[in-house]
Amino acid sequence: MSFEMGDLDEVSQTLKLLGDKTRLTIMKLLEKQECCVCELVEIFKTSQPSVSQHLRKLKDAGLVKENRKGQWIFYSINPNSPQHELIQQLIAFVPSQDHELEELDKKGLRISCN
Amino acid sequence: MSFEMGDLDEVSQTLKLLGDKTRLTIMKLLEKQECCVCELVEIFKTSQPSVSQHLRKLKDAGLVKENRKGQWIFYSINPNSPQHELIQQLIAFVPSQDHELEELDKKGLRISCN
DNA sequence: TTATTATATAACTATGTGCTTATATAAGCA
DNA sequence: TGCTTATATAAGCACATAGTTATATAATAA
Repeated sequence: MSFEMGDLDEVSQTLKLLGDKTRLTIMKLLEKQECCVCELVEIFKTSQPSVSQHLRKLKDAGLVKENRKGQWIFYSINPNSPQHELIQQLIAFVPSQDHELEELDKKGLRISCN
Repeated sequence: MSFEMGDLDEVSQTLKLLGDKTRLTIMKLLEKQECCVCELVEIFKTSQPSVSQHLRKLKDAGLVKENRKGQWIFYSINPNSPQHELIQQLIAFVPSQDHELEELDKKGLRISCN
């Protein structure tokens, strides 16, 4: 077998987490590159606490990790999650969300720390 | 690409449906063979209405289909669902639930219509 | 026909979820 | 030191969800 067999509870918990359109889209966005909270707030046109709460659920489940850079906190996929392979396969079914990041670029709202 | 790209809403809706342990297990059981409601009631040790309501959600989403045989109604995976490929891939991560059906056999509770 | 078995549906309830507003924490800047 | 920006957390509310009990429908058997 090419992947670890998941535990039933862990698999259903992961599906429940990604059974939310916002969180599923976040994971798809992070597939390509890390994002900070304010970028996601802009993309989802929702409140900052709402985005933070979604990110916390993903982080509590170990699906993403955070990386502070100055005043910003960047989130990225955690490749060491036991659920990583499942997630990769799932988000392969989600259409690309790159246009959202391109929109941000056009508005000059991308955050870059080098 | 070896599969149809899903619509974002349809994918998240499917994940939400299978983000429930009972429904995820039902889909895993049906992967191997059709089951009738009373078998599932026995397996999940829950009420008959509870199982019926889970099955209705799966049927409303087009993930399963029903087939009446006399007084029993057998449910099976709907291979024509647009979500079929996604479902197949994700239930591959769920451990086999065959032991549940074997238990039923031992107790003489399997329903067979020939 | 009546009784029994299998399943579905409706109404209710308890719990969970996602959002909002308000506030706290933390980093950077004047 | 304030002031601003970015993020997190807490509390409250509206709505969704999964279970329960009671009842309806449908098939079968006596």
